[in-house]
Amino acid sequence: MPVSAEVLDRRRRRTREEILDAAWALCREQGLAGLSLRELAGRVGMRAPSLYSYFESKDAIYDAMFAQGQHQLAEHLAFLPDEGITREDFRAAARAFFEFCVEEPVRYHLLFQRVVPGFVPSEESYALAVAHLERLARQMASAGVDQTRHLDLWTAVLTGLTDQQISNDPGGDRWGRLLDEAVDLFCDHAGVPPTRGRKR
Amino acid sequence: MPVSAEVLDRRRRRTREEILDAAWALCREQGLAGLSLRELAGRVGMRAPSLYSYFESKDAIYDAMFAQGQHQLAEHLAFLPDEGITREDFRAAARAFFEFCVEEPVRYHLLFQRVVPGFVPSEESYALAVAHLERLARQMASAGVDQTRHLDLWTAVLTGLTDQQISNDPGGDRWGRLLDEAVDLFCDHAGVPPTRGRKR
DNA sequence: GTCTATATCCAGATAGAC
DNA sequence: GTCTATCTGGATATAGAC
Repeated sequence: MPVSAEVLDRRRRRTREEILDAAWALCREQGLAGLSLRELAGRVGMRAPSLYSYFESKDAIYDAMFAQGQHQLAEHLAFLPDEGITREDFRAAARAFFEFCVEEPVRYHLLFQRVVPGFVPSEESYALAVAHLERLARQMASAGVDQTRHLDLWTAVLTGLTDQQISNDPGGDRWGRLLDEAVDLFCDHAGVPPTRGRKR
Repeated sequence: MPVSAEVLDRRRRRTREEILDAAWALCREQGLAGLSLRELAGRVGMRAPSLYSYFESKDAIYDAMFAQGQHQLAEHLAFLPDEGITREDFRAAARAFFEFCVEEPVRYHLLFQRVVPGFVPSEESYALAVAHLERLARQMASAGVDQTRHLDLWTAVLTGLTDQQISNDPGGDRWGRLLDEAVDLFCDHAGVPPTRGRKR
């Protein structure tokens, strides 16, 4: 009976998600490296070995979290147009990325820093990150910014502001308030024209 | 006899340094979190408990390494003048910092990222980091760059380039070659005049 | 100071009954 | 799928003999 099989799959998927939610919560409290299978199992009313029915290893859990985070990032940036990017779009993109990271520092560490001891994302998960970078390159090219140099400068400035904010002023706005200034600086340099009729 | 006491102190200090050297080597191979006291002791011809004659805990070892790194950074940047900083000095400072970090990524992670599980530098060690930032602020002020905004932008851009280099192109030059460009951009923005008669 | 022996605690992962 | 029981291996740290 295919129907019952589907129901089982759904249950299974829901349990997986429940486990991942608990994993995020645990990491939020104890840091990324503080994820313990025993503790995680306890949070979802299981014993540790039962987790292996849903994930084949601890790294597989990290990998699923990594993939989740990448999908969330894609959603968070989905509102941006694929072509015809303006300076306003650059500002919005910067702020969206920044807020996405600051909102959940643990996710930032998992996605963009190498902070988990031996964890390396699977090829499948890593491809999501690559896709995001490729989209960014296409968007920038559509605004006339087509040099690797400029793309690299962009990522460096953005992650620099983000990292300083998270590391040295968590919960504050010391680097966040520099975003527009930095974006304008970059746009002037890269030749993205100011938005017409907009004062700032 | 004070002389023999001094000799003993010297031996002790030398052994401490030997242990720290081995700790750096170990971290270089296995990552910062991969520092194991058993393994460390083995490298210096001891058993693990003997280390406790030299350091009162594992965190004390991290702390000593942290302090070493901060002193090395100070030395590495000592050549910069304290006042009358020019644009050339900004370039040199950026390159010196960048090279210092790239040269030993593990040191970078210990000093500037929060990557060791529960480690927090002691007040004494942390004061070294604060002193470095204060010196930077004074140097910048002497060049007319006296706003926190600009100082923060500087640290963000520098750490951003550095972090991207270490994380995404280790051993390469993809972000390193953007240093001068970024420094000029910053200097133009912050009002540091171009060096007279120097073309670029 | 250095050692052996040990305490204490934790981890991820597997075997096999139910 | 879930459990108990266990394997295997690691960790930091301490006690106490020498």
